[in-house]
Amino acid sequence: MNIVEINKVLANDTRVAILKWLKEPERNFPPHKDIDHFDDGVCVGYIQVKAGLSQSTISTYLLAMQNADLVIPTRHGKWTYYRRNEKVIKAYIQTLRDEL
Amino acid sequence: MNIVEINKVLANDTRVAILKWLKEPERNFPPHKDIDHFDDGVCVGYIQVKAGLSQSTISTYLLAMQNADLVIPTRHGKWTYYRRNEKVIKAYIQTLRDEL
DNA sequence: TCTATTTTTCTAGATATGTAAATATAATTG
DNA sequence: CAATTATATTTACATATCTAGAAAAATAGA
Repeated sequence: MNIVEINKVLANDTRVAILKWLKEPERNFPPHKDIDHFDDGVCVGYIQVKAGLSQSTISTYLLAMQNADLVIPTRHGKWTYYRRNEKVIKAYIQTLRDEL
Repeated sequence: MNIVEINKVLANDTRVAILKWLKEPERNFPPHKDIDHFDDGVCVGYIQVKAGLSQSTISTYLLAMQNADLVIPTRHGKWTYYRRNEKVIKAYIQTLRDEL
C-alpha cells in the first residue's frame, strides 16, 4: 500500500467519482442483466456510461485503480466487474491519519 | 479545500516528505540563525538542502503546496518560512474519511 | 465456426508535471 | 549604492498523464 501511488490515482476527478459510485452500486447503476446483485461490483460498461468518457479511457482508469489495489476485478463470462477494496482504502486513510 | 487538487500535490514523494518534516522542525532541521523557534515554520533553504533538489524546484513545490493551502508562508526579511496548515490537513483527511 | 458483445491493449497527439539553469526580485549589509 | 544572500519566476526539455480511436482478445450464442 503506497500512499503516493494511491494519491496519483486519486488525483483525477473521474477516478475519485468512480470509487465513490462503487460505494452504493444500487443507487448509482442500473441492475445487471445476468445477476441480481452487485457482490462483485459493477461492469465496465455501466461505469463507462456513467462517467461519460470513452470505453478505453475507463478501462485504463480501472486498470490504474486496480494496480493501486483500490479496486478488485472479477471476470464473469464476458463481463468484468469491479468492486472497492475496502481493506486497502481503510489502510490508506489510516496511514494518512498516522503519518501525514 | 479541494480533495483532487490536494491529491495532485501529494502525488510526489518529495512534497509528502516536506509536509512530514514540517511536523517536527526541531528534529528535521538545524536551528535558524536569526530566531530561536520554528513558530512560522522553516526557511526554503533548509528545506532545499534536506530534500536534495534544486532551489527552483523546491520553490516551485512550496508554491504548489501553498496554492493547495497545505502550507502557510511568512516572510521575515529575506527569508520565507513555511509551516503546515493543520486546519486544512485535518479537513482533508476528515473529508476522505467521510466521502471516499 | 461465424458473429455480436464486452473488455483490454496499442498507438498517438495534446496537455501537464518534474526538474534544473538562468534570470529576476527583494532584502540586508558594507 | 554596490555586493551579497534568499527566494521567486522564467524558460526549457524530458517524461508522464489524459483521452480517444483502432485493433486485438475473450467469451457467449447461433
